[in-house]
Amino acid sequence: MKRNSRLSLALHTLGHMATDPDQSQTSSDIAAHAGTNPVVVRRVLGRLREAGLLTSEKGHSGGWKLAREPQSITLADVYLALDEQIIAPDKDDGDHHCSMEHALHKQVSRVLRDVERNLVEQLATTTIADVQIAED
Amino acid sequence: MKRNSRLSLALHTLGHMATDPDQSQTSSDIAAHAGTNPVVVRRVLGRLREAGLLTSEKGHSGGWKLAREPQSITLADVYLALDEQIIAPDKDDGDHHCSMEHALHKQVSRVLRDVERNLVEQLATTTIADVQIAED
DNA sequence: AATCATGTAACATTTCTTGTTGCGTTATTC
DNA sequence: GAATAACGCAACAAGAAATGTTACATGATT
Repeated sequence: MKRNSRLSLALHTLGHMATDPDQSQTSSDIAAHAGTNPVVVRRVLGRLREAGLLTSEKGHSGGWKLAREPQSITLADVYLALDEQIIAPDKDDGDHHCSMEHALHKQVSRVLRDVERNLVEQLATTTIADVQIAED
Repeated sequence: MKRNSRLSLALHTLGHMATDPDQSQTSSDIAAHAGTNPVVVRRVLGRLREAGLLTSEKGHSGGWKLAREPQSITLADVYLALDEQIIAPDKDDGDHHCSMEHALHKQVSRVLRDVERNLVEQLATTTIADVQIAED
């Protein structure tokens, strides 16, 4: 796999589950579908569980299931659960030579934060259920 | 420096230039301000030049300048010039076990492309001139 | 008790970004 | 026209981050 695969893996898995919400899937099954490793799957889905999007059961006939209705899980939920922070970092190290540099830095940071916030707002308008089935 | 620094470096540099569009700056100056290496600066700014946002002059008293008015350079121009593609990759390797997998993949790709497109549209609403001076 | 699944830690591998050095080219300055 | 100062570019080094892998503990079901 390659870059930015967490979001992709999460969306594929959730989309798959949305088509059959009562069936639980093991991390091995999911990994096989996604062409990756069960441990990697558990790492990513673990975050979604912490965010209350999935549940997991141990033991025989255990596995992963949606914790809520597909329609109530937005892409923003997923994005935030994965703590992606794609745009915004740009932290200030405070080591500025001129005061204008500092002011500029604040301005750039503000703009990037705005962009990030807008991105999340847009992500919130689409749910897992919308990803579910393609009729393209 | 850290991750995702290209966009940050580009915005800082362009914002700086926007305050004094006629003054040209060397990659060494810029690198010193940004706390990085002149070659790194040239790599990043080279892309902006290819996109027609900057010009560069060799030789004595050469350096970098804006190629256009600050008001005409949007964040989308910068983002696209850097070829960031933050959201969208998710290329299809065609190795799907079931046909539903393929359909799902297309759907996920479509959604991510939409998100990316919206991001660019939003970036287009802000210009370098808007980043120029902070009065916060 | 045996089996099957998650949870987690530790480590290896791979990939990506950034940093660095070196040298060629071009333009200016003296 | 020689020295200087800038970019252009390639090659390589270093570092960080993501992903892959192995191993084992824990818990639940059969």
